[in-house]
Amino acid sequence: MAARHDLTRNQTLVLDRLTRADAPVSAYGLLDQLREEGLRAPLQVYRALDKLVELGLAHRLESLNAFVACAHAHEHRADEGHATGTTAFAICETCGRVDEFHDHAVEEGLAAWAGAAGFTPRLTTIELRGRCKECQAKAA
Amino acid sequence: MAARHDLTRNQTLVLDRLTRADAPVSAYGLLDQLREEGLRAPLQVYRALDKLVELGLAHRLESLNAFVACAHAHEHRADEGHATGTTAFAICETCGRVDEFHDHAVEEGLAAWAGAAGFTPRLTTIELRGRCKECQAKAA
DNA sequence: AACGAAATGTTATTTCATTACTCTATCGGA
DNA sequence: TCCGATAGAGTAATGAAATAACATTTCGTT
Repeated sequence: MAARHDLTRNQTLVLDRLTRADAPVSAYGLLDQLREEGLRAPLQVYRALDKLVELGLAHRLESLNAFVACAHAHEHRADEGHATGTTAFAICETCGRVDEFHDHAVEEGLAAWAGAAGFTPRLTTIELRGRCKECQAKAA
Repeated sequence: MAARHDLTRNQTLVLDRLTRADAPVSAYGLLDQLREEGLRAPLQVYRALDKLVELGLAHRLESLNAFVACAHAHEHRADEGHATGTTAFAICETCGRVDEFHDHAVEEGLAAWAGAAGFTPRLTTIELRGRCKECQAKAA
């Protein structure tokens, strides 16, 4: 199973940029940053992103059409299965920062609803957009 | 406060199409359907959609970049404030149908997390993509 | 060396969304 | 009645996000 050390060049470049960023970055934003490294086409970035998301090293934020590095990437290892459960995101619309979290009650609630409805989830998106604690304080 | 009967022509056209559709429709999909009614530009559709979403008569599905009519639109009245709480969506990737639901446990869970983190949500997106009961049965 | 799988690179195209500008109708004051 | 604010409408152009199609390269395995 692929671990961080056997990412390809493009995948590494993309992940590095995501990791350094302190806010979500769009595929085209990444491309712009990586032109100096020789990348030219959107597809090069999208392919790397697909792989990173598949490996659980990055997440796609559907409500922004942008990507972030997984906050728990350090937990990933070659010898373990990855990312437990559903990940939720709190996105600050003021400073851009994203907080990644898991909430048992939320997961249970959704699982219970799905069970009752006979719905089999494949992929779950939970995104809160609003204002983080710090920005809230500053705005007051 | 605006109620259904004072929607404008464009808003009515768009809402009608959304209501008749049995799956989410993109803005451009709506535009194609409405060319015969005289609409020509994306903006005409996007403006109508913005208003309908603002009124709670339609929802945007972030993970599909598409729109659906609100399943509870009949509950909307001129004299009442609208749509309580957070709406979640279960989207069948096989047949396209969307099931709109509210779950108290999920809302509570998110509210509790937000409270603890000091995060103030403005807009919450919850979308499950997977397979509905019927499609599950057929596929078996 | 030969093979196959995965990743790459490039061009073109499609799909989704917004900016900028103009025009018109309506409605509530002054 | 006139004024001006607001909201909706129409058009053109552009920007941003994502994919299709096709040719080539890299690299571990047999």
